[in-house]
Amino acid sequence: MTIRQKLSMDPQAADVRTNDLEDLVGYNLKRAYVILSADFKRTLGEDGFAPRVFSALSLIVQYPDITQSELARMLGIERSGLVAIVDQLEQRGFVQRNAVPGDRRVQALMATGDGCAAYEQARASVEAHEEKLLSHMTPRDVETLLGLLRKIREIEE
Amino acid sequence: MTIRQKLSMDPQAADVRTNDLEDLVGYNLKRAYVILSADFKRTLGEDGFAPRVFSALSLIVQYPDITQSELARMLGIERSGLVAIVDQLEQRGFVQRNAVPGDRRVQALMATGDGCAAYEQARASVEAHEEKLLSHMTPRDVETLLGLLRKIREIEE
DNA sequence: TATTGTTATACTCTATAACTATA
DNA sequence: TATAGTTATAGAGTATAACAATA
Repeated sequence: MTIRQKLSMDPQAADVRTNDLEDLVGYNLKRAYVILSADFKRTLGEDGFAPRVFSALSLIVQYPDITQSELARMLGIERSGLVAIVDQLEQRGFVQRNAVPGDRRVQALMATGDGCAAYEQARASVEAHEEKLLSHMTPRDVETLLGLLRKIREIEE
Repeated sequence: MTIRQKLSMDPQAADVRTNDLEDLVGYNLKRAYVILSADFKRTLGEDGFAPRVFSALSLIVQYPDITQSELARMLGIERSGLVAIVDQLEQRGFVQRNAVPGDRRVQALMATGDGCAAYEQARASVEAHEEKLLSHMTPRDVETLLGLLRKIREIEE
């Protein structure tokens, strides 16, 4: 039976939720992430931050003098991928690369006043939009979801 | 205070879980998805299926004679992106594009015997690996997680 | 020898716009 | 006019490998 035949017989029968993929955690994670990701892009707009740039700035603000290697490890990405991100933040005047007296290989990252202000504004905006997007779920649902997602991350620690 | 100062004082204080990002659903979805995605790639190996190719084959097997437009809609991607996916499945002899008598614009997609067999094997493998990966969570936790992830998708329906 | 930051490079995923043939 | 499939193209995002400077 084709999906169109199913649909013409009984709309419920072809519900997206009845297929194999819907039982896979990976598939459902991807679909949910796509929705949150699109909302993030709408939220921060054209000249805002890409998700990973926002994440990097967030950690630089919260952990002053963090190095790029530490930052890459915390974000779960490669060191090489961080260069362009920090370049962008530096060009916009949000982050500085500072020399470290003890070790001339590393450069300590520090958010500027502008960087901190931009971050706080972006964070508030993202949180508000996320809350609005998920307003059909209870705060308890969202907390449960966050707990379960963090539990998945225990795997690679 | 720098993260290294924090670490030298009190390892708990710099726990990854204590920063702003950990409260964002989008960030946690991304991190969890990266873990599941890497597991998927390990599972299906070099000459296996990419996630989206697997997903497409899954729906073609389950909904014989589905069209590419229907498939794209179900997968939440653009029609244009599906061409290469179906090309690949067709070249490997897993899927056929068949003409439809009533409408010469559309091509009905049908899985071959090889395609069905390859899909069943891949599905069993993915499910087994996913179960193993998430073995530190209870079946109830996983069910709860799936329910909450599907709830997020209600947004765009 | 190992590590930090960096560059070059390539590959995957995806969207947009335009085209064609059909309806 | 609208739709199905297709092509071309471009832009994210990311990983790998190699390199120079430094430890």
